Amino acid sequence: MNLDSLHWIELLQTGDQLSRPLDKGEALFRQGDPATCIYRVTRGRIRLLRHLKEGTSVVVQLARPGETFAEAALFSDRYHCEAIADTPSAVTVLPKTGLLTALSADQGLCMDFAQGLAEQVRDLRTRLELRNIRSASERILTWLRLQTTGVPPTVWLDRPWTQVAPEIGLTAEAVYRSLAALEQQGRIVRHPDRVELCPGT
Amino acid sequence: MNLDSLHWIELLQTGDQLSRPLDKGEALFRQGDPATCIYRVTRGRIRLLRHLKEGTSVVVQLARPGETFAEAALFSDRYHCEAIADTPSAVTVLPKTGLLTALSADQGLCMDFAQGLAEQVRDLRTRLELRNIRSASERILTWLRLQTTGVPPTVWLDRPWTQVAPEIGLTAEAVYRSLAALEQQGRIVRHPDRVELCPGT
DNA sequence: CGAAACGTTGACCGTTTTCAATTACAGTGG
DNA sequence: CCACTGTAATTGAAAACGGTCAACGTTTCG
Repeated sequence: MNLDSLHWIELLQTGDQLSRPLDKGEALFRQGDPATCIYRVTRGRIRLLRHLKEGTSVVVQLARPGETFAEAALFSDRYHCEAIADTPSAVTVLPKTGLLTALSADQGLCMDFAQGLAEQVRDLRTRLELRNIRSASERILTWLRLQTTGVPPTVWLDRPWTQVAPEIGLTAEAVYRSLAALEQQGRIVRHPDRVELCPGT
Repeated sequence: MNLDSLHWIELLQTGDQLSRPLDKGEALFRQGDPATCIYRVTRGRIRLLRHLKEGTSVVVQLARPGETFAEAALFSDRYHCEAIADTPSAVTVLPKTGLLTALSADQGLCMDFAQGLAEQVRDLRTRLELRNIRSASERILTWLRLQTTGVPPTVWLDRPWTQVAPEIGLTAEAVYRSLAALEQQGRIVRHPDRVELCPGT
């Protein structure tokens, strides 16, 4: 969904960039910490969690290599969510102060930054749409359609279904059952590492 | 949620701004139309719908006075959703071309624009969080908390519950039942035009 | 090799959806 | 001024669906 071959971050002088490795489970920042930096994933996967007052927490973003996160921190004093390394990871650290001056100085960079945000808006709206689909099977099918590449339409799985399930608002069990049903109906074909969508679904 | 007293749009010279009135139900643009403008609501309410392939459609945004929409059109050839006037409305029309040159010329404006997008990202993430709350009552309660203003915490209703219900991913019936239950439990107090939250919920 | 996570399936339960019926209310036109 | 119409609000009953709990085989990784 984020195929920016020329990302705005890459236009910044390398001097401002710091790489930070993260162990699996390590926290990059916690909800409420002073917002000092924004980030880009270079390796692994960063899980952004937002904690609600009731003690529940929500996956707010799953940042994968090439994706940026915590952009909103630029305009905020505190982080509004928590960042945890999902797997051994590494992130590029962009200090707020330097970034703000760089964006002010270069309007082209600022436009690229805005475009990245606009794309995130679209992505989030898509995820929101997905949640409006009540049926577990249809929701998964729609999710698969969105993830599809190539012909035959194929979804390559780079993480277990147990990780996907909460992202699309279902339990792992519901996902397994729906996948089994979809396959039995001949609407999908499952392989260990991928799913193929059958035509006419 | 969008209390920008000094909105970036207002910083544009008035010459670029056109006002367009819309009857109830009138379409501003359709999904797939060439993306030529972005908009700001000045009166009424604009409903942004996204149509899925299956024939279902989803409310993607409910733009109210002061809010902008279709910002992503700036970087896209086509509109990705449909804009329908929910009530008799009026919008400020911002032609893409003029806006792009204005943003390129004024980096401060561009930063404000980016900030607006970052706020939208946060808003969308909040809506996404809400959907992760399974219980209808808790979901509504959390939604109410997010809408709350003043003391005692009060939510002013400017539209019927039948409109709110799909926005938060519930049927109208479920909303009515939950509201009745919440009131019976003494967690909220309902009035014709508003809801008050009781302390300690 | 062993532990932890993943994948899978069954049974049961609770909640929401769905369908249906009724009341209330605002706007419309005769 | 009042039927008439459409929408909102409300409640009931039943059905459907996903969640939860549980058990177990499999895979992965240290």
